[in-house]
Amino acid sequence: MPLGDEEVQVLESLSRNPKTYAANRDLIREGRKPEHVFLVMSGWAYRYKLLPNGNRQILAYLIPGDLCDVHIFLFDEMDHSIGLLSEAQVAAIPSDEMLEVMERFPKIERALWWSTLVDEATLREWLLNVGQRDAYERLAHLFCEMEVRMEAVGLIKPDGSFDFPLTQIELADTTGLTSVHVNRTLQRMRRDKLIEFGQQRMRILDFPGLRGVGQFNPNYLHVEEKRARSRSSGVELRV
Amino acid sequence: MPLGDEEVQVLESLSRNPKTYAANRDLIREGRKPEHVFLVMSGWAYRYKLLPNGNRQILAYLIPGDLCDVHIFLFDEMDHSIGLLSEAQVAAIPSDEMLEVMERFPKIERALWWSTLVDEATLREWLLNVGQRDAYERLAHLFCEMEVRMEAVGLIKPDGSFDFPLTQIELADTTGLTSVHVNRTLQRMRRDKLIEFGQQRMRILDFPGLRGVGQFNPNYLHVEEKRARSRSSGVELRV
DNA sequence: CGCAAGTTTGACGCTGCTCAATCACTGTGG
DNA sequence: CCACAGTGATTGAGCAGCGTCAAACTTGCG
Repeated sequence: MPLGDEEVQVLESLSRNPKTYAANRDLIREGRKPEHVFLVMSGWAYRYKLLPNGNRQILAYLIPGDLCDVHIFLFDEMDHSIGLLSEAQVAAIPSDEMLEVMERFPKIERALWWSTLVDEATLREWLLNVGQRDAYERLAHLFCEMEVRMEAVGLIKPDGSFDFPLTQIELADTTGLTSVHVNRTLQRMRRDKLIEFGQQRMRILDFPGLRGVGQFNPNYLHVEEKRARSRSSGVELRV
Repeated sequence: MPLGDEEVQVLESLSRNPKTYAANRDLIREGRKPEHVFLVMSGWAYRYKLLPNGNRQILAYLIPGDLCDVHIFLFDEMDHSIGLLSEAQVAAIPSDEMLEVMERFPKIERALWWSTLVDEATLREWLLNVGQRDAYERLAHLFCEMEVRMEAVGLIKPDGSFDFPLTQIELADTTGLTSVHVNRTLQRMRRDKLIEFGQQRMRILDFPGLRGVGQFNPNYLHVEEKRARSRSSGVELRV
């Protein structure tokens, strides 16, 4: 969204002291009181919930530029956890500092709410994905989404591949399948020449094909609108 | 959330002219530009998405007191539709009027954001539900949630039953099952003396039992927190 | 070199889907 | 007042997508 110089400076100062966290660490757990807003500067994080029987549902992926829980401090406790998939640089911004900035800079506040609404829209799309599509379609849809999001933050390599540090277990817990079935489905997708995937990298070989399989329509990410708005000012907050 | 007299008045004036809509009508469709915020005053509405093959995923239920899309006017177009399950009284508040109120009454704005965050938390729980639980558990969880929400707005009848205008088809489209399987699962649930359900009414006969089956933990609805906060002022906005 | 984590494979079975028919309820018009 | 239609609930038979279990294989790494 369009932001002025001053706002950009404020944002940069907030993210001035990122810390490096090891992979597989949790940033915050369900039931705890949220006291920081986390900004992912590099690496991948993910939201998840655990069931008593140990089942895990992954609820969202957070890639560089994404903020975790901008407003969650309105709540007394987290209703889900956030973990790291890879080593990551993360800036932890104290809630009160965040609140102050939001009060002083309405444009920033609005940009942050925008990102919350996009998160919500993405959750709706994921629910549709898991509820109504079969295994092959679910994975196709997920890969299309991640492609578009990585593209939006400029993280696609020249060869068209991008970092994708998920195991097949994480793919399974994202799509509501088992890792065994994910494995077989991936094999089919490779046979069909839609993707190359392995060693923490993903390369989509046939985006139109994959998009068709996953019935992927990026409208829910609302990225074109955002683009259109920021073209007018030239400055963009990537959230 | 705690609100002053003035705020309560403003809210009442916003909802002064509700219109009555027929069942099965859509309030707004995917792709259209949102121009109103809808406040459901009586009856049930639901958010949904359609797939090209006709599959429908229901994403949320809106019961009396719920607001649709408080902030959705930040987006250029709807990424989902909202329909009505029953005849309903709905107040349509123009977006600009809503914006104005939010600017003049920060407490109202905050209360509205609260409700958006609860919507998002509920979506996360639904994704967990559909992704990780079996048919019996999914339905149990859904029924527990609706019980708690109806209770929170005082819509449980003295006999413990509440309005529940869903067909088995809607239950199927909510839980990612088929109506045939929902039917058989409901029969088991009735045999197990957990619920009575029919004629648009639901009565939970054994809440502890149902809660156990559905592994239902209402933390994601964040209702206790809200309660605790409003006790201090005595006035509550039900969103 | 050897462990740990992740991937792959096979055999088998169950949950939940498909198709299709029948039944029950409600509102309608003659 | 009743036949009729439409919508939703119920039932049955057959089947397939995906899960379970378990073992083997591959890769990264200390």
